Amino acid sequence: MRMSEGVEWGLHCCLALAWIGDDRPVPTARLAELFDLPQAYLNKRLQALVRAGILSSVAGARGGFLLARPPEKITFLDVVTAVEGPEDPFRCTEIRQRGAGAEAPARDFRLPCGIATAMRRAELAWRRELAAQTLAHMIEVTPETAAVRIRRHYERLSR
Amino acid sequence: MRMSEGVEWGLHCCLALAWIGDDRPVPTARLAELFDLPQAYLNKRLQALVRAGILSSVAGARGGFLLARPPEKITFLDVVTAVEGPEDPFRCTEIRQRGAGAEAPARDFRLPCGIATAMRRAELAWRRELAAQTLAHMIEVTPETAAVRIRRHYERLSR
DNA sequence: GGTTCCGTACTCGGATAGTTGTTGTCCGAGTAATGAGGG
DNA sequence: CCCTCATTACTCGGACAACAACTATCCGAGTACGGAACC
Repeated sequence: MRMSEGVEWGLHCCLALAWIGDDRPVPTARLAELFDLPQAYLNKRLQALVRAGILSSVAGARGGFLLARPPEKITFLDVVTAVEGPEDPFRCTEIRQRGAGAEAPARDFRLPCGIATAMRRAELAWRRELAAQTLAHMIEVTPETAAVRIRRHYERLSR
Repeated sequence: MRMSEGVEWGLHCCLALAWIGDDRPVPTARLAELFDLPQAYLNKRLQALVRAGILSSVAGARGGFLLARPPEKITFLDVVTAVEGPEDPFRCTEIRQRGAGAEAPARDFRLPCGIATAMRRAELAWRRELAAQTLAHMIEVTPETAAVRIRRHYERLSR
């Protein structure tokens, strides 16, 4: 199980957008330079955040991306779900109903599979923690030097 | 992010081994028949559980697999880690140190990346839930009919 | 001088290849049962 | 009758392909700016 690196990119880009705090949209090229990422692929990833309503995009010259909501309203869970998709990591394929269980009466499977339930409970705890982390909270706990550095670099690139 | 289906297979097979409760090893062919799984590939997956010390294998004729520990000592986390590997789903590549952060002094990165820390916290909650679920607990909450069915089917196959 | 229009540069968005990881299959090494042969 | 030993069938374990997902790249649609031409 490996999480797509688009999650890391998305979170850092959202945080950078919050730090920059500009009304004007920030194009992909600037964001890519901030973290030395491949521009075209980053753009593709950010599209997922736009579809999820986390970012808003502006097309054309002077276009780019903006946070669609204030940082307090953007959670890690939002970003992870947007990039990775809404599906559960563990997918129950009901193998209990195959083989030995193939000819069992249907009422034996009324209750959901206990293994799937346990996995789901764990994933719920994971999601709960992710939902508790907002971008605003991240801004609080991060040293100001990082924010200043991003802003400096961004202004230098915008000149 | 998608969890390997080997996790589901491993958990169901461990549970079946616990239900069967035989001193003699159970070969892959029997386990594969219990859930209608591809035998060769299941064997490959069970090897991971052996390497992790969850199962013990017996080679040769009348060989097969056995639980290496009592069901109370086998957690979901053990199985997941054995199959999926010990790496964290989220992998921090320290992109904060690239691009804008490339020329920053090293002391700015003394503290671990806040984003990585938050992701790790969520994964810790996930692991905590997985570690709390033992095979023995799964036996308790599962209807007896399932256990009986597995045993019946296994004895019929062993004839 | 002000206004309109056109050309240009720029940016997002989706369609198109390359690479890594997961799934699936096969054959060899090793082991226990089995049956024959000899004592 | 009992013991020894070679044969046989069986099972795990790792090496070898097929497939899917992720990563990376390119080009087209659309937009705002800038400048020239005209009133």
